[in-house]
Amino acid sequence: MSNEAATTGEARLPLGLFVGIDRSSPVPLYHQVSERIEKAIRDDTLPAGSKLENEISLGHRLGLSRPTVRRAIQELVDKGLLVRRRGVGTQVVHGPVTRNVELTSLYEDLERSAQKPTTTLLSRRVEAATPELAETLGIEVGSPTLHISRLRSADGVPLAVLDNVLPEPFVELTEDELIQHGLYQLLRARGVTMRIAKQRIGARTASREEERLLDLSGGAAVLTMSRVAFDATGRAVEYGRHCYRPDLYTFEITLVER
Amino acid sequence: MSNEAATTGEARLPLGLFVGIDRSSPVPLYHQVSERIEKAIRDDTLPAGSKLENEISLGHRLGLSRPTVRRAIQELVDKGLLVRRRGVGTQVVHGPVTRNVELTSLYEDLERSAQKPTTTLLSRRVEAATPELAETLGIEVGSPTLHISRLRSADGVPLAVLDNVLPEPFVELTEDELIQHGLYQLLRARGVTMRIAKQRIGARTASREEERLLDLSGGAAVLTMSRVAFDATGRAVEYGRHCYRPDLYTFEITLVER
DNA sequence: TAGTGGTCTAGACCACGCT
DNA sequence: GCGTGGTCTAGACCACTAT
Repeated sequence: MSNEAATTGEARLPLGLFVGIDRSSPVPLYHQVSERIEKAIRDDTLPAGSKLENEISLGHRLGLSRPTVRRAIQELVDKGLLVRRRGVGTQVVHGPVTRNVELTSLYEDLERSAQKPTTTLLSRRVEAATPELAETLGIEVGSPTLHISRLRSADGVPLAVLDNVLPEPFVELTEDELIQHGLYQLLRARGVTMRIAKQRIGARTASREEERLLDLSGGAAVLTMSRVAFDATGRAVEYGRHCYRPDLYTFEITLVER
Repeated sequence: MSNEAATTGEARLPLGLFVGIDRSSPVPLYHQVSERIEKAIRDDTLPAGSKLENEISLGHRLGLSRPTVRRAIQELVDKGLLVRRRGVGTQVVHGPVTRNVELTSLYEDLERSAQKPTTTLLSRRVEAATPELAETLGIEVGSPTLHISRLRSADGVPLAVLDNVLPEPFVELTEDELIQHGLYQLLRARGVTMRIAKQRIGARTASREEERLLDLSGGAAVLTMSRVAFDATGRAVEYGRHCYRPDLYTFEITLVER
């Protein structure tokens, strides 16, 4: 008998698809390795249920230390693509491989899925922060904040109403900028890197105004998301209250138990 | 000038609140450390914006290696409680500290928030898997599956309609069990540990039946969640399609950019 | 008993942000 | 230039699973 497929998977060595790993690249070794394994999984080169080589042996063959290989594998475990079991090994997860919700904006989500996002600016005004808003954003009561309301469409179809508030450093964002680009693009261009976002997802019945904007008929449901986003220094940079047409937008999340 | 508060935070050494760290405990050192730091943050012993001691020095004082301390800190960065910046240091995040969505069931969420969950079993039947269902769960077409529909209430108020499908090993779950316990409790009691869940969150208008069950008036919105959960071996153990009263339930999520 | 992942150590060098 | 976190190494021992 050859060593063909066991019941669930086969202990097969991933081949030399690790060519081109570059020690002098700015991208970390563990990430280069993890990228290549992820590609193999999405290729079906590593089919669902198949077993990976063990960490030490793989590290040895790649000329990498065990912690480095381990970290590469951990990245994919955290993404929900691999499962590790002590005393057994590492396997490709069963079930369809999906992508996770990331710290991105709707604008970028749309661009990535090859839809053409457009923005209508419904309003733009500068207001003094109320006590609640100051609490949410961690700023002084009464300090200037930029309130914007936008309608976001994809391929010409209205998709979401986006209300956002931004603290002082960003009040000078112009109407043109807000129409031409996504909010996160504009912030990034100003040197802001988003690090943490706290979101709350819910639902409710659409208001008259939302029905009109989103081209919904009477009493329709909308999906809502409110979010506070923080930059690398831990300071709040954005507060948003969005509502989406539920037939055109959903949130996808992968949870992994550590 | 004393070394009192700088602009944003103070470089202060966390004290010996690390007493009781137990090297022989089955709980890893990095987790024991991370628990204590998390407690200090939630206590406000470490206020928002305050700076942590650097990794090497902290490790030295605790008698731990740098990788161990680093991993402890990383846990809290992943939870969104700390922010690290190269060349600067580690700080407690600004903004309210919240808890994250975890891989738990509604039943456990309710118990944790000290509400009393009750279950009404609406239906329970065993059916052969359709091709779509077989695809979703990664099982054979035509193999037996348990379909259950439940109404979940909290403190007597109807909260959600839960439709679930379970594969072969669980078809023998009885009506009594399903009424008395949460689904995840029952699975855990059968030796199943959930590892990965893929969720899709959306919204829609409630059906007549859902309005009646959830005590909603005409044309109300519901929050929907469908989920496939996998165990440690990567096999699907549950498929669920749930709908929630949006005035009583929302999803909270913390996203962290790595 | 053999093999796996889980944890931990004690170093090293580098990239980056601040002063 | 100095201090920080970011990466990487080469070992070690342990806990768990399968046979």
